[in-house]
Amino acid sequence: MNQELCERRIIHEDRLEKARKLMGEFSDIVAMSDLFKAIGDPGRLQILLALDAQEMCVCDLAALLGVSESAASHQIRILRTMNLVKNRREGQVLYYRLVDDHVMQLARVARDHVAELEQGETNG
Amino acid sequence: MNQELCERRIIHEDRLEKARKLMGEFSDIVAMSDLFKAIGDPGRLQILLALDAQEMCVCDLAALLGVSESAASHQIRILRTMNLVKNRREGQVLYYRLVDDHVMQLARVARDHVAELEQGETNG
DNA sequence: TTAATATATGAGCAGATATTCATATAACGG
DNA sequence: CCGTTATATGAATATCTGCTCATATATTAA
Repeated sequence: MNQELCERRIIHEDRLEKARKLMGEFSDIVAMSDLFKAIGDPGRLQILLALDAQEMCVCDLAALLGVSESAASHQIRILRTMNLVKNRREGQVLYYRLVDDHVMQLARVARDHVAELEQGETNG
Repeated sequence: MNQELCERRIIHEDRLEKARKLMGEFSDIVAMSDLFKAIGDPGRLQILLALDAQEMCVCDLAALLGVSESAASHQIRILRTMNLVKNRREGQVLYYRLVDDHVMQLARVARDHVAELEQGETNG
């Protein structure tokens, strides 16, 4: 409790201003971080990657992840809530697919980042 | 539509195979989801966006987020561990900056995704 | 050396999250 | 109608995360 907000220590007021201005270009930061949080789970990411270029049902995805169908369904619900996947019913089966290509774009950038780090580690 | 041998229900064995093959292109899924998880927090994302095109110190970032410097430092440590930011010491002050452009690439895709969703909501 | 500044870090706790279990819903077959 | 299949969902629980607080480290100044 040393410092209140009003007597906060600020070294570079100009950089704070610039940061706030930069922030303006990304108005909904919470929505963006929610998107990343949704992808920030190995199981959910695996589901999304599996749905690249094909539809899959819940039981297939559960088998792929090696978890219960209930657990898979809970995870898929989060992806659905975040508008990352949508489904299509065919009889008793719900087929899930990606809403758009954004997830795969994100995945490719993440893959490159990880690959460069591993590259750097083996070299350095 | 083939039922599978060992207890588990699998409707589309061919799609599972295809998914496993797709997965091969993204070998380190855990590392990728860890990256997304690191960005999947409003505070950490805000820090990263603030560091686009400028260096900032911990106390500035704490002021920007409106949190304690300890809290900011903890968050920055996660970003450092994930190789998203690095620092440069100048006297007593540590200046943080982005390691590369990947984070901003991710942010731009996420911004587009969020914007398209909001667009769809106002239209539909 | 002592004091002050800037930041890092460990412990402990409150809140968030993921899984399991049980139950609910929706479609189909008899 | 009833039973089965495929999936959804709420509650309970175990785990994880982020914060605060206290303390440690590193640099500079006196």
